[in-house]
Amino acid sequence: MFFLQSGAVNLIRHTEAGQKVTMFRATAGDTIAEPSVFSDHYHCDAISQQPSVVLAFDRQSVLAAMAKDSAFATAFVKRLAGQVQTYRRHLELLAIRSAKDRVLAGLADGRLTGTVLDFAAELGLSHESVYRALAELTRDGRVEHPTRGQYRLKPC
Amino acid sequence: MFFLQSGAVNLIRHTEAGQKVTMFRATAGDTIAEPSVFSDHYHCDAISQQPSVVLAFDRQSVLAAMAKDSAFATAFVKRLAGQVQTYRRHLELLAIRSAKDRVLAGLADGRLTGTVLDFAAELGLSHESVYRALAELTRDGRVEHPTRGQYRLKPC
DNA sequence: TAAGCTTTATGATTTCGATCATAATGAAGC
DNA sequence: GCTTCATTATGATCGAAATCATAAAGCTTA
Repeated sequence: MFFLQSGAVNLIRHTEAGQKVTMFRATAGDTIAEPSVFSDHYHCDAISQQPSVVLAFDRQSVLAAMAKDSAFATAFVKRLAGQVQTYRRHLELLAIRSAKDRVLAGLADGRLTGTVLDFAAELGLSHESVYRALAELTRDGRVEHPTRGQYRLKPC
Repeated sequence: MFFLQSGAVNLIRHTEAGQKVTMFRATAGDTIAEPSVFSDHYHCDAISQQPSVVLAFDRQSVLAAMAKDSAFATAFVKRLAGQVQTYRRHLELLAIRSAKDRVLAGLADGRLTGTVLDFAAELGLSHESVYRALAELTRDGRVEHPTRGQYRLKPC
């Protein structure tokens, strides 16, 4: 298991068709690959988005810390419970049929931080559709587009 | 937080458009609404699929048990870590563009246990598309369709 | 500064899934 | 048994998103 001390790391998987699926976007303070404490294989690739400092912990250490330190265990549970909520929200997002609505919801959730390409991958849409949706939303006046590549939800 | 002693309960949410999104399908032995130990609101509706026996635990009891009993805390972490993996797999599934491939992957993951309607909701597809995909897969000889409403992956 | 790459952006076309419609089957309740 | 309802199933049509194509902008890096 890993602790991201600084920087940003994305966990991604690739579908058989070759598109990438972002599973988790870790920022400073996040833990990475928690399930690996209990299972033997990694299923994701970790891609650092910025220069990052990562601390690695072997399985035994983590299990020992949980056994000894109940505050650590509780904090761990809290962390994972938060992740579960995040995943549920993500599933909810992907259930939105209309590309425009999905992009809007994604923006509202603050998911557009990196490139539009990454944003599109997270939303499960082609980047062309996302560009188009962003253009439409800008035309509708629901999104601000100050400069090329910059999109921001209007604080209506 | 709840413990499902017997039966089956689905956690669902509804999108603005009204479609339902299955967040979690709990079967006997699963816990439900773990994040509620740390947060104040439920976001999902729990729908029992069968007559079920559910034990309710208030937040304090769970927090106390985690603090006192490190084995309990560890088991809890393990449970949640498993859920995280399940959600990741689910996201991966939803990233599959082709309905046919998605249905096939869903079958392979053993997600068709209840009705095809529920299966479709889980896959984020219309049930008509799922019926069609199942019919095609049957025609292709990749799926067995012994009787109406029964579909099984061929053990090729 | 030139070459090569990625990201941003939009236009044209196609395809596939959603939607609408209809009907048969089966289960639950009266 | 009969009625009612949900599920299963398929056909027809439509529309939206994917795909294909192209190009400008920006950023690396040599």
